[in-house]
Amino acid sequence: MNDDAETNLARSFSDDTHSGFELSEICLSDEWMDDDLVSAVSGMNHSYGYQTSDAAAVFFSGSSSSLIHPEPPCTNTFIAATFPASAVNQIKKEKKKVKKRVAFKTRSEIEVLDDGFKWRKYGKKMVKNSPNPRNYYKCSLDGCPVKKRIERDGDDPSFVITTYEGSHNHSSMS
DNA sequence: CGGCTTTGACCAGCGC
DNA sequence: GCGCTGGTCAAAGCCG
Repeated sequence: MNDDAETNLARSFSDDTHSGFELSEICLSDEWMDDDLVSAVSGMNHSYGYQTSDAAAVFFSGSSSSLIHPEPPCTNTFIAATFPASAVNQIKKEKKKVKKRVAFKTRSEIEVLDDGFKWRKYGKKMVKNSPNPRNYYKCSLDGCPVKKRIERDGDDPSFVITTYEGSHNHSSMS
């Protein structure tokens, strides 16, 4: 990512035109990276956008409206320093099972953010170590395999954690 | 009436 | 093998 991109990102985050939520973190692993998912997330955050190059991940600070980690942070060292070991183990297991997955965290009042696609809720589950339920959604277009999970951050309920899985076999619905 | 949400039941994977 | 947990199914009810 070059300086211009960083400047644009910072400027974008300073832009009050985006409504209702702030992007806090995006984590795109190399193995999970998928163009369709990237475009889905881009569409969701169309008011400010972001860039990925060969970077495994890009982390933003929505609250400070600045790019806090300009370098690809998804190294083993970064992950070990950022997440508890149990979470890392879980991530490793998940990576073995599902490769095309994107997780990100937004500060938002609403849980289901408009990303240009239409979703049908198919499940809700209380999960361990979280006071908040996890909601399960499928893309409502027939034959589209994309799913997403949405849950509020247990530590800070003002954040919503959204996980996309799979890739759309169609374009945006809006 | 069709599409959606809700919610309890069921299933599969994993650790012990 | 058993119990726990996360993910999915499907019936019932709600709503526009």
